[in-house]
Amino acid sequence: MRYWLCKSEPDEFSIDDLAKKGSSFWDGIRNYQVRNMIRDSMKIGDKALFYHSNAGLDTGVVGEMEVVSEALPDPTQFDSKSHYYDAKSLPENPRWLGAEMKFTSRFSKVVRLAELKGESLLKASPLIKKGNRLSIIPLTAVQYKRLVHLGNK
DNA sequence: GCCAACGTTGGC
DNA sequence: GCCAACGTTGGC
Repeated sequence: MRYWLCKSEPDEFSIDDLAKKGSSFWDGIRNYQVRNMIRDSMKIGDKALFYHSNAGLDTGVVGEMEVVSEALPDPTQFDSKSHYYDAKSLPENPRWLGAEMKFTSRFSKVVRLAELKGESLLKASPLIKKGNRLSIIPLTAVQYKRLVHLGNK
């Protein structure tokens, strides 16, 4: 089983939105590196952390979810009204993928970015690297468990 | 709202 | 295949 961290701006889609819906298709991935990771490595049953980006002081990890589908074509790429529309992507050869994610739990507290930066386990992770472009970041089991621990302390 | 960092695009 | 211009991400 693999472990992931998925970023979303809470103004767009927050962990409360996910909790309300129960599960949701994780769309809007428009980075080839991320697409390749979810296509090649993400599997049903994998665990993922929900990260609120661009959230001021509350930027950080807020809860857990689970991957409940294979990587599937992201419908927003074919929707001309969508912010994520991609005119160059054809239905017979979809360029962008996403996956269905199921709510697991909300942390009792936000594990803030400032705290993440102080974690020696994350020293090498792109998560805390300036200028990193990945909206989905692979984590080790040890990193994942540490963050869950911090969030429920 | 600003801006640094970086990926993508397209002209050549 | 290079690289400048542009757009986006995301922290602050």
